[in-house]
Amino acid sequence: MTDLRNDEPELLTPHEVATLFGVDPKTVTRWARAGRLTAIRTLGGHRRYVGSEVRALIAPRTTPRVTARVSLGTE
Amino acid sequence: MTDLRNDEPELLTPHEVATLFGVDPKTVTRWARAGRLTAIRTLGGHRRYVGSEVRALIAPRTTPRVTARVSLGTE
DNA sequence: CCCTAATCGGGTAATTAGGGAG
DNA sequence: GGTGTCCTAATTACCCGATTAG
Repeated sequence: MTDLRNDEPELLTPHEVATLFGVDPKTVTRWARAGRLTAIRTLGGHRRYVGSEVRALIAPRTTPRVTARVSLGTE
Repeated sequence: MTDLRNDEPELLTPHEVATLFGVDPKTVTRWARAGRLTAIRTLGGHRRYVGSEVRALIAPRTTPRVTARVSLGTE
């Protein structure tokens, strides 16, 4: 990681993406077919997905479990 | 693959969570809508719930006294 | 070269989301 | 106020055999 010029994106296998989303690898393939995911094809026809793209789509919807009430709010 | 870093949360389907709680999947959906459960959305709109979160809420561990009434109703 | 696991395809059942009424 | 059931449309999961990845 000491390489500042790393143009190579982190590529994930369908199985990896499926695990991240909690779905079946086939479903990930369906998303790629629908154009919802950027897919890179290997010479054999298998798909590889960009890690940054996938992680951004997972939507960090972490519940705002009331950490600290921001004051000065009209509550 | 000595993968010691297993950050991937175990994601459960609505049916799984409903079975664990003994309620209907619809009710689980309502909980997610109310923000009482952390939900990850698939690209198709389906929800996946974090296993650790769910298991923590079920709390098979006899909590010290006070069955903990998880209030947090401080809205 | 052979091997195991994963991913291609397509097709069909099961599940889920959403709203509405009891 | 919260929950279970009914409906339709959309999405997802599992089945097969063949090919690719490593």
